[in-house]
Amino acid sequence: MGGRSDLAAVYRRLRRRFGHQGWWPGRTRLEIILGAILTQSAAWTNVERAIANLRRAGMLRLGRLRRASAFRLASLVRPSGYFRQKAKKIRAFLRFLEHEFAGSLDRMARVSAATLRPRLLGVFGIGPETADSILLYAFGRPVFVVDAYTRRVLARHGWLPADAPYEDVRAWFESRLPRSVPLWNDFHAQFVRLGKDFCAKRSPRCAGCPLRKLLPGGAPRAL
DNA sequence: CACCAGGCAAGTA
DNA sequence: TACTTGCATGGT
Repeated sequence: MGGRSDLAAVYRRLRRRFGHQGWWPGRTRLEIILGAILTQSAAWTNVERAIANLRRAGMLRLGRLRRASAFRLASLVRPSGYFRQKAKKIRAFLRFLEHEFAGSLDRMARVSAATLRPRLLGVFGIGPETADSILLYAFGRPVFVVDAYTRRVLARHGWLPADAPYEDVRAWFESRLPRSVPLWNDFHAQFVRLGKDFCAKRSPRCAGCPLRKLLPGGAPRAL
């Protein structure tokens, strides 16, 4: 079970149903990185409010962002929740960028994913999903992003246990798919779309799920 | 009212 | 190492 072609079929099914998702929903690398931090355990609509605040304040530029106080930053990102923590996380990333890459995202972009990933994980507030979102969506590196929706969909269909370690799930995808950045980009986005539309925690609308009878586990099971 | 949303760090034993 | 708890807003 779970040969290389199975996952490709899953992607084709989602892609046909939902269309290309056009991720990341943000333009510049900085905006993507900030979004990756702000979306931690938060509804994306709230992240949009926080980013709109930052944009209105001219804070989507590194020069302005660096000068902002922790209090100012926290007040702007407030709608995304955990706002004091997230302000601290953004500042930690900015310090990292300053000290390791002379404050230049272009310079950071030149480093290989293999060396950049562990360094990102060393930054306060950046865990595996945030690091991988930055690598894939801000820097176009071949890294498969695993999030809560991904795990829930897989668990509901009996493909992987819900508590499988992050790295195991990531390796599971990466070893079963062709190494393609555009594919991994849109595949993750499709999982989020599927999760929002059909795999909610409270009321999973499994009836219309595009993956029903496609995954080896058959019909979705309860968690 | 309770529960949830594109996690992560810090505390405890 | 393996659990548990704190962080916090806005929508359902």
